[in-house]
Amino acid sequence: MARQSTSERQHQIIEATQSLITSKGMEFVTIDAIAEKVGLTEGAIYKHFRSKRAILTLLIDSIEQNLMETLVNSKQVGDSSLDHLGRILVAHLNDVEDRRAVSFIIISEAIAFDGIFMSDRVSLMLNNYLDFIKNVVDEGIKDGSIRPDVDMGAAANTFLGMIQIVATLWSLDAYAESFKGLRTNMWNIYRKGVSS
Amino acid sequence: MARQSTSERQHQIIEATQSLITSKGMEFVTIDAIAEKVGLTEGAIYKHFRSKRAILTLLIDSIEQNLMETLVNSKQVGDSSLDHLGRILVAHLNDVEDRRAVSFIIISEAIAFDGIFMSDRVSLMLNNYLDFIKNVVDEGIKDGSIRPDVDMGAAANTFLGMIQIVATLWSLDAYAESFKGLRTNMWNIYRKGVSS
DNA sequence: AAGGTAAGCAAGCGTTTACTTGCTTATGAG
DNA sequence: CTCATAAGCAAGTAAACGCTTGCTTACCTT
Repeated sequence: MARQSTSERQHQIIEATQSLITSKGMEFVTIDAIAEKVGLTEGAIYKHFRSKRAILTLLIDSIEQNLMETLVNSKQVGDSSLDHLGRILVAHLNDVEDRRAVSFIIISEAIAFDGIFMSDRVSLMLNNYLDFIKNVVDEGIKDGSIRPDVDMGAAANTFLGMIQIVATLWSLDAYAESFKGLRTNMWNIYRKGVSS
Repeated sequence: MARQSTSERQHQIIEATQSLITSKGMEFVTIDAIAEKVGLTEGAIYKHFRSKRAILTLLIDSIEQNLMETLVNSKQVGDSSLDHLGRILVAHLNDVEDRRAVSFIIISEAIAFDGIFMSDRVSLMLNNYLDFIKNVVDEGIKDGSIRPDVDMGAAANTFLGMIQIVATLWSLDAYAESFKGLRTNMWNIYRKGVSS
């Protein structure tokens, strides 16, 4: 109804897109569905984005930005690097559980597999994430909280793997509840696996 | 060209489908593409399957069967349960590396997230897998190779997570090589995490 | 108040996709 | 050999989807 500026509409559009992916799945993400969710017609979407691909690209940018903020903000004073890893895990699994975001990793995969050929972009984002974790692990080795023989790449992969599998199973409704215990228990295994 | 029986054609069709998923991605899996790969026309496919869904259902059945065979066959005499886990991990990561199958988990996700249905079936398969691993962990606790305070569910999840993340990154071409070291190093972390 | 800019709509275009239909022809059992 | 069965093809259908076009109308600047 009311006219709104492109920057506002862009924001609404990527929010609607994210919501559609997490609630219905990638196959329901059509321009028409997005438009309906925002309260516009199909054609109007193209006043604000050149293409569907452009929408997904901006969505990934937005997800990556939130992700990196989560990573940086989760560090608390007095934390060892190992503690930091634990907080990151909790933060991500909370996101999954809150269903607020169904996790960056599900959306990433959905987009990567969808066919609009965004896999390079998604791959870049995951590697940025892994680099960050590798860095934390490296610092953990230096501050003595992580064993020096732990391989940084392997530690980062295993860490992301824990998040991914929980997000995947969650999104498949494989879980109903029994989630809090799992979070603690997975962290116990990982901590034992890398701590000195 | 030559006429063939439905049971043979069904086999060819699911092989072609699997090949298309792993080589091109789910968006290229159309009845037409499958037909071309088998050497038939679109209409002929429907002499052997009622619907596309029926093809994907049989494909998942076939994947699950292979998967469970891998799980059972990887156990060797004299292995502790922890050793068994290590062999399963190697077997799966070899599958990924060989590019022969791009791993069951990638295909599962592709199918589950692609479209109209199937997530229940994929969810069932992953839960069967997790139950198997839980069982091995349970035996490991009994035979003393795994710490008794390890949570079976968490151990199984973490295990599958390692496979999933490697398969995902591989399928996104995030890796070029540096694979063998990763396998060993991830296993070292996991083993340390759960062994007594 | 005037006028240009850009947000919005309704309709449609071209393509793709899963699936159907009507017919032909190869094959194997009796 | 006969003939019913079923494998196969060519063509078509209806729906969905990304995107475009032609026009209208709301808003901001001056």
